[in-house]
Amino acid sequence: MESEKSWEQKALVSELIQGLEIARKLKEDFNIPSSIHTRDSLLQSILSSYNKALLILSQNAPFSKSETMHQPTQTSSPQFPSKDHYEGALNDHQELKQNAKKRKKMPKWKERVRVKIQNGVEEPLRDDYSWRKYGQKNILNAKYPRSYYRCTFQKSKGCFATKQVQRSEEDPNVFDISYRGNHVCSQGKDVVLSLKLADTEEKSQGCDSDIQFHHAQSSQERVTNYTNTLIAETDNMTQHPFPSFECMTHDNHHTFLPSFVLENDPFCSTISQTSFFSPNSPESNYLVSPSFHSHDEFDRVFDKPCPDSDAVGIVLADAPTTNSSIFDFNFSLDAVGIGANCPSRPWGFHPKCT
DNA sequence: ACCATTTGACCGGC
DNA sequence: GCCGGTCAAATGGT
Repeated sequence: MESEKSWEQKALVSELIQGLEIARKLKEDFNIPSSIHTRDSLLQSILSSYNKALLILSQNAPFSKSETMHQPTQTSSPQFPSKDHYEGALNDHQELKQNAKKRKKMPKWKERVRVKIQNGVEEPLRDDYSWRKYGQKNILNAKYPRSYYRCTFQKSKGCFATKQVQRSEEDPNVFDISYRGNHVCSQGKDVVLSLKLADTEEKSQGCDSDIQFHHAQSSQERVTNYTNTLIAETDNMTQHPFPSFECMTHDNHHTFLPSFVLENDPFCSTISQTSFFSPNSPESNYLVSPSFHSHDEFDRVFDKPCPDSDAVGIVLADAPTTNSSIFDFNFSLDAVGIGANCPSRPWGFHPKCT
């Protein structure tokens, strides 16, 4: 019967087992002298595993047998029995219908990405996932067509993440990207840091799950979100050992935010990018990305020399700024509990409510 | 040959 | 019937 389990179920079980194993390791860890650092990284791994498990559950619940039988495009996978195995199973057309419904239920969020222009040539839009274009449409009253992409591993790994890309009419150098569904294909991810954002208020205010991000093209970080859980995933911290955030508003004011780095810790890395409300102008929404611009700022915040890096982040203000255009993000690492521990709830910033 | 993109056709929701 | 989203055959690149 094991072979009849869906890919998602297997992934779910795998995540739960992983969480369990790390929890055991953590328990053993308490018997031997080790750094709080190590323990914290183990804790983060557990949180990550359970986060992912919940994510899988939420996308596929309820886990009924019929549900797993009707997994589209996976019937050809060796993990699945052939169609003939199920007499009276849905036909292809019904499968497609099922598919469309499933897709609609997937979490959805948006990003705005500014293209880099080097030597007069636009750099292609890139993130860390492999996408395959499957369509392009001219949209009514829109200047630019909309392109449709799906995960390259849709068939091989049953990853149903999709995205739509459309050039912004206001600024042709900006692309609006709508993502739907989280990746279950685990493309190139080694490190996961989970941040549970304050959620009670947003929920009571009818906040939906949309969070907007700016994704620095050169970075290897990516952010996925599900409801109010923000998961920042970092592939290779050696490339961004000590990023800080540069924030720039529409009126070109700058400020720098520290991100949170635990050195030599493969599990607990950095908050790479997210969107914030300015405490001074809560109606504004800002998008930040990693930046290495201000070495002085870095030195001050981290009390250590800032390593060189050519990574440059761009920050877009998503909403018109008000009188106070500069953020008041003068929190210290101590204040947010950084330093000894990788924070699971380090700040009071909230995802954008739309 | 294989894989990605293009593009007209098709389908479902409104 | 219109429109957005997806499919799938045709095409192109390696």
